[in-house]
Amino acid sequence: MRVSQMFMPTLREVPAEAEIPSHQLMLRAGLMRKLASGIYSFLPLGYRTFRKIEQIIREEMNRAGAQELIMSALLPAEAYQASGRWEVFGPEMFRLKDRHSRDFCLGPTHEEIFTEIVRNEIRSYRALPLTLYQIQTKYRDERRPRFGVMRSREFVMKDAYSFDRDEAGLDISYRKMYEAYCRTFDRCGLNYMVVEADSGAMGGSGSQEFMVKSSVGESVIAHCEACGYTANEEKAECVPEAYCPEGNNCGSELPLEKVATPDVKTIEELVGFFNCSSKEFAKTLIYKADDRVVAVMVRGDRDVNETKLQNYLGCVELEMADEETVERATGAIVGFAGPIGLNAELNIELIVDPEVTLMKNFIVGANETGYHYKNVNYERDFKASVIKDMRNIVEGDKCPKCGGSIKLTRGIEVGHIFKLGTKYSKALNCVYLDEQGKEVPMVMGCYGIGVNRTMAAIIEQNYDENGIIWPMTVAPYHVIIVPVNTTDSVQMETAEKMYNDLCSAGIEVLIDDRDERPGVKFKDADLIGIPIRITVGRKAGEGIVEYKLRKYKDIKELKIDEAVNEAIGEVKSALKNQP
RNA sequence: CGGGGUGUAGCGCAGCUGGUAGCGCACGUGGUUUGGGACCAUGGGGCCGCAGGUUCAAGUCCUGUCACCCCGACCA
Repeated sequence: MRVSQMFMPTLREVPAEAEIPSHQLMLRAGLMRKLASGIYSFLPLGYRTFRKIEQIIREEMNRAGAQELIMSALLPAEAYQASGRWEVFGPEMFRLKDRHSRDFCLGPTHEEIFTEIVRNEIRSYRALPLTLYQIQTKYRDERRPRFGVMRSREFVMKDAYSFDRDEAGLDISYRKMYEAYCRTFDRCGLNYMVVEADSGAMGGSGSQEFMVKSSVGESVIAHCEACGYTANEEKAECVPEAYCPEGNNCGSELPLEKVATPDVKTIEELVGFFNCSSKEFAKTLIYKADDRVVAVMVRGDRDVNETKLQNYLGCVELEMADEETVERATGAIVGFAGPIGLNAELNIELIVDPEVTLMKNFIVGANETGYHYKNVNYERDFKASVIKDMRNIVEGDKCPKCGGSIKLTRGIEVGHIFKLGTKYSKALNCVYLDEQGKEVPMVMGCYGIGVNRTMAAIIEQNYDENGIIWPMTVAPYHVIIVPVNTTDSVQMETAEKMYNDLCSAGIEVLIDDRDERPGVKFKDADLIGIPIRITVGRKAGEGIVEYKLRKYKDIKELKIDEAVNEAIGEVKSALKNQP
């Protein structure tokens, strides 16, 4: 491809709207342009990389025995109404009506549609196991699209669904997908980790996320270097920490005491008022879970993990209770909630983090405006409906597996695999007949990879101050030939010859034949991140050109044929993982 | 959805107490250049987000509205 002919609108300056490196570079390198918030057009250079990522995914899916198909993005409401997700998705789903006022949506994910087609077409155990996938555009009306393509409203996802006879079969299908994912992300040149994840509203028995380590990642990952335990923040189990401040008699329980604490509502204010650490309080938070009111207690310095809470409660909606509900539940204004004397009529479930039961003589709200209790002790003064881990893990916590020290890092979630079990097959009656002729629900798994996000993640891990540094496997072109002076016929002839030689060797080559100053060409070549650059300059007359890899600084002078062979060798060895 | 911010040329921005819009880059033309985003000359490009209002006069003041960005909440 001739750069002079190419639609490649690079930008010298950083667009004001872009915050993170991948977003800035995707705009600057002319890979994409924004159409609306969270909606982007991919331009030729960007689309080439996009398709290469898709192709890697496709090859690895096929290698794992999955079969590709494609479904519509425009879907009738009934498919989601049967599973209940027409409601569950809420405003996140783009909805529309056809001319007959029938409800449709733009598919946010396709469990129902795959389940339905398998239900309709598969009857016998002989047809199982079966894994199907598609690489298709998804639509989600995100509350807050963010960071360019990292969280967008239209995006391409590879979604795969496995159907097995039983759990053992699912384990095998799941394992195959796990391995395919590792191969896929390895081939994309990503440094990633696999974390234990919450299966959340998807239901099912297990789930893992593929996380690309990055400071701009939206997910927090807890990791133990000692034993390798890795889980995301939502899932990470917390080990209760006993805390005994000096001067607090942790051995014996002191008599319960009510203390007037006018206008002291927040933990910070309490710390000031009682002149002690936030670890000596237990906070009681009132939540609305669907139609129920529940109370959750964690130590004063901890945060409630709402994912854990929601999983325990099994509710669809979970939110902090509004002021009115808090007043009804506690009999006090917000800020004085506690475990003792909650409104009995509301039958409030009291969920207590195990850490609270280790505390002695601590402080809680008195459920009376302007008062707190001190010297509170679990069991003696109140009892939990249930004692269950309900807090967020923090840096330095004990590892739940080995007791080592937990570190927190950030990651970009590029892939997620789930063991769904029979949640959808039961709801949608997706059954097969076993050897005995008995109807059995299929055991399902689902497996997603965000293609756009993977592309952004690759950039986040592969750039420098001059631009993108594409791994060979996903680079839009392998080689860029830069004739320094287009008016020099020797340089141009040399460049053209190398261009032809490389093209006929099957290498994807750009030739920067623009009548631009060399600085401009070098800057653009660096910005768009082509892995190999061959510069044809002064020494072209002596048959010498310069050979440089984007990821390294050093430049080699080579004879023309040597440079061509070197480039071919470099490309072939980098792509040798192809099936 | 709450908080904050920004909308002026393709991109980045300036425009004060109101007087009919400017800079850099990019773009067209001519020339000189050619090893890390050249230089000279010249030219084109604007519904100042949109709608009301105040005023003799609004990019500027007031009201509303929309869009976009950031933080938070939320997220199969």
